[in-house]
Amino acid sequence: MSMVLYNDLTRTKEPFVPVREGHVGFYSCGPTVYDFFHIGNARPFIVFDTLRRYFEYSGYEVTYVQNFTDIDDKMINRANQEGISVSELADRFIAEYYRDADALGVRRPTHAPKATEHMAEIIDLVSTLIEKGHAYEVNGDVFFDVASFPAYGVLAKQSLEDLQSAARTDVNEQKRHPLDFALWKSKKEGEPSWPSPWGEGRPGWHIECSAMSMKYLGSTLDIHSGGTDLTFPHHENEIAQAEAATGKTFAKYWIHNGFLLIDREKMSKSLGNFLTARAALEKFPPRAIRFFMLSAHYRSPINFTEESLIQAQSAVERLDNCWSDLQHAKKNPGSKEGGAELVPLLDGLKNRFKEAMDDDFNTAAALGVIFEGVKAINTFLKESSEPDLPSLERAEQFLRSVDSILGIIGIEEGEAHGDEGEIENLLKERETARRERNFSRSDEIRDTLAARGILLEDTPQGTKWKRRG
RNA sequence: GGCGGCAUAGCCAAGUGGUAAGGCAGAGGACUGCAAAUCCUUUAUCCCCAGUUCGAAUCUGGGUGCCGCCUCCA
Repeated sequence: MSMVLYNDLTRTKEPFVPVREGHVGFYSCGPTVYDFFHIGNARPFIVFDTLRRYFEYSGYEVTYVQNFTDIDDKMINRANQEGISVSELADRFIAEYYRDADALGVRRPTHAPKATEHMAEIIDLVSTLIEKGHAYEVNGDVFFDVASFPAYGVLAKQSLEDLQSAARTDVNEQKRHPLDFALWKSKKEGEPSWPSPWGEGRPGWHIECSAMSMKYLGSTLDIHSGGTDLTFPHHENEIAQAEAATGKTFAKYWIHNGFLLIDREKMSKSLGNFLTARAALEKFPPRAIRFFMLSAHYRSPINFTEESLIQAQSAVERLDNCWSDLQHAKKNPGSKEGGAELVPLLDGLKNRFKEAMDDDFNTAAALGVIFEGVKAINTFLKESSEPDLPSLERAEQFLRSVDSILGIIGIEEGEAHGDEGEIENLLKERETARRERNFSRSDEIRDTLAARGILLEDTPQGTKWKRRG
């Protein structure tokens, strides 16, 4: 069973066959670091990181590259507003990016290149395009000559004529064709600039991704991903630049995530429904946000609402309960082989999990499989009065393994608050009270702990406690 | 105008020809001193119309509604 991915280039699902066996070269368009990233940006970060993890889980070595756009109009404008340099702005929001992305469980990429640190590669690529007759210079600006690249429109699935007729008025008289786009922009007063054969200036937006992705991944990438809105023109232009320069296929698979809406509307500052990931993290647990992002197929639009997130939070709690019940049972395992049915069942579910993930990364279906496993484990825990350690460990392994990809179960949490001893003492006191049927005292202790966010559950194997999410 | 997507229970969401996964919420029951957790039971004429087929949520045609890209944007 191998992976099948929906390729936007062909608009069909295709078997995934990497350029180099056992290896995946994966480039994902990263943030422009002029502000905190918003909850819509968080979707590709989470989703494509998860896809990367799944490739690794499946045995591939993955080189995962996600860039930082640290020079463009937005960067310059914001830096001017703040009265700081563009590089200071970039440093600040790269740090903020990592703070939020780390909190969301997004693993760091293999490489996180910045445009400003790759001027040599960018200038090389532009020079090559000029030499090959695919670009032209006008007064210090360099444009890509769209008409020189017959395949222009492969991703958009539209002809140059169709694209042109739809294009809104473009007033740039310097361009030969309205769809020609800037590879290099000549310096304007007060802007950061770099020397080049065409004078001082800075790169256009699209060129950095082509230059950096090929530097780290070679001239043919396996996968190039980004939000669906990047399909045109950004990715179309990347293909044109890269392929015109190298004559080779730039990326074998183009994948795009669907939009995230807020209350059924596109997020925008003017509508007032703009939500940063930072703000979302203050309101909802990170794993609930991850669960939400993975609960629908990555290509479908999803609607971020308070209710959806509360639902996701409850679902994650069910997962956590299963995990902590398992830990509790492990403290005092029995010897009966209660897992005679559980173990093969989990093996089957593991396979179904893989099948779902292999089928165009169907995380929603995969989650369904996990919950079937959760139910089976819960039933085992309930029905087997003496759950045996091997079965418990097998169940734990199942959860651990799927969670190494999805990152939604509270496996590593609940460590050291320093008050564990005190809690244990209170539990002992409560146990005594209960034995003496002094329920007012036992309930009092439970309430006191609850007020501190510590929840108690009385089980046949003793009282277990946990902290609230 | 061009390109494309979506419409499945109160809510979220899988499912591309053989009579509907999973989650959340609700109802009833079991367990419990009471809770909590857990388990059992329960809740869908798959947007409409027509067609193809022995058989369609799934294919075809036509509607209706919503959304995205074509302009910086994940």
